[in-house]
Amino acid sequence: MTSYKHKKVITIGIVNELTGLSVRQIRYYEECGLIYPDRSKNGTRKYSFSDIETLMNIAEQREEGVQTREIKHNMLKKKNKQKVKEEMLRGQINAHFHQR
Amino acid sequence: MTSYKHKKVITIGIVNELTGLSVRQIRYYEECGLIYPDRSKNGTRKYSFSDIETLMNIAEQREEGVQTREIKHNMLKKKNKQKVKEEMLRGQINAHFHQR
DNA sequence: CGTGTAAGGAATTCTGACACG
DNA sequence: CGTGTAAGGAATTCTGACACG
Repeated sequence: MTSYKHKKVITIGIVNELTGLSVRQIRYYEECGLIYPDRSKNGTRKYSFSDIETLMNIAEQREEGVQTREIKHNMLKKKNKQKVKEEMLRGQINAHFHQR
Repeated sequence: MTSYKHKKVITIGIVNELTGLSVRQIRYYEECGLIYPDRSKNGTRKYSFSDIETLMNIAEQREEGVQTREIKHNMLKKKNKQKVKEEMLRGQINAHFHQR
């Protein structure tokens, strides 16, 4: 779960190779709050596979002309939907254990 | 399967942080044929999470005084066992489909 | 707003080699 | 055999800024 997919171990050069996005773009999307890489001791950015997927998602939307501001909005909305889903599931489970 | 765990995307500096092995040691174990990192266009080594697990395994054995030569032997033996297992399984499946 | 680029500096990585043992 | 280290060079990464639009 918290394993490979979310471990921040990939440098920005590799992310560039993997996503095709320029280093400049990758840094800019961070500035916009779309991704949050970790940092090495020396300050080098480190990304996860999950970050890479997010970036490819961003790239698609950018190609359609969606602004970073909008993309961020979409991402938050998606996250909230996920949260609601989880709460409903929790409710279901609760109901199950308390049924009689 | 061929996804995150085996994708070669991690630079040697990060591998050093993750395993505690010195850069020199990591390169040396490659020289001995214990690991096979990819290379970027510029020649930089790239490792996978799988490689990192292998390296931690190597580190343990080295602490016990096992020589790299031996470690390689152990790794090949293990690989063969795995192969035999897979062949047996294939045999079982065959038998199943051809039973009457 | 989103991205390119030149600038200057710091840290990384690479290879082949010598050292010790 | 296994690992440290100094050597010299090439490529990466970082930040803040100017440019265009």
